[in-house]
Amino acid sequence: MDEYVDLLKTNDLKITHHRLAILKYLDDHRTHPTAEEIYQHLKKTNPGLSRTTIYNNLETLSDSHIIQRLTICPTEHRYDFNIGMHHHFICKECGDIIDVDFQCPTVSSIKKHVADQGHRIEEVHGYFKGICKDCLEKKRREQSE
Amino acid sequence: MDEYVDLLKTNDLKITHHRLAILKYLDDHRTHPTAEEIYQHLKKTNPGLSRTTIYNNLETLSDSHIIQRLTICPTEHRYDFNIGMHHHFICKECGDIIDVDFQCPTVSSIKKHVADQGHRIEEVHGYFKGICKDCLEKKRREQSE
DNA sequence: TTATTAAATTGTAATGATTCCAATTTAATA
DNA sequence: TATTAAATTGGAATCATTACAATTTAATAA
Repeated sequence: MDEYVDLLKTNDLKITHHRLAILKYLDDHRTHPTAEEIYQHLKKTNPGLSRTTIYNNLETLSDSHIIQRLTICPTEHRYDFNIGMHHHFICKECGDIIDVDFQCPTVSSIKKHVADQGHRIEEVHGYFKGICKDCLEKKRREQSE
Repeated sequence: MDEYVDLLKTNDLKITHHRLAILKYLDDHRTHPTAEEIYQHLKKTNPGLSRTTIYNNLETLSDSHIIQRLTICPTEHRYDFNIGMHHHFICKECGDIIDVDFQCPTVSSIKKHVADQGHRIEEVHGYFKGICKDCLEKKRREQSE
């Protein structure tokens, strides 16, 4: 838990119960949850919790680059405790977002290309859209019935 | 204009005035417009046009892969006439989306890696977030005042 | 420990993109 | 020209997110 305290301190953010709880939840659930999922979970042990607090803090934590906001989902934002550069796969069927554990060696040269145009890069995102393994298998089972 | 007719015919979609107008607008405006921008423009020459028609057709055209929907913007969808694989740069300041003309040679091997996990890939997206050249210059000018 | 203050939290209301739906119109076909 | 499935329409509904003003609290200094 001290790890989260340090993260907040380093970024000059006040240590609040909610922030620690949000960080712990995201650290424990690497499924790229939505604000609503986080809210529903934390509300159980903290009935007075406001949805706005979740939104405020997810923004604050994202702005401080303690977590990262994924905007690859068409309907809602998703949040990731892992701020290291990594790609994602998003399933059009079930909406799951899966980490792609494959470093792209070309990124640095593309970044250089973009920077050479005069733009300042702050984030790099790569993702694939399609149908995940589980949903494909479910479909196959349904068809062979 | 026949080009657009062919696109629709090939995909077994009815040839309607609105669809042709949407395709022409997207072809002429490679700025990745929003549904609202397209609606506002086409309404000028077609007052009876409904916003829902724009939404319906953008979905239909995206589903048929005649155009592509970009979901990289946190607040709204953007649409691209260019369905060829290409990356984007999105400015956090002005919201502009700029094409990145740089083919990533690594894509095929990452795709293979993801496919080997059992997932089916249908779309590939890469984008950078940051501050564009124009906004950087504007900021510099403001600071030196 | 206590007082101070800027920041965090709260709940409600507002926003705004998108979708839903039922009625009407139209493009494609026979 | 008649038929019909698909497209269009407009208004209502949805739902994630934001705005806001009042209240509470974490951090700091006395």
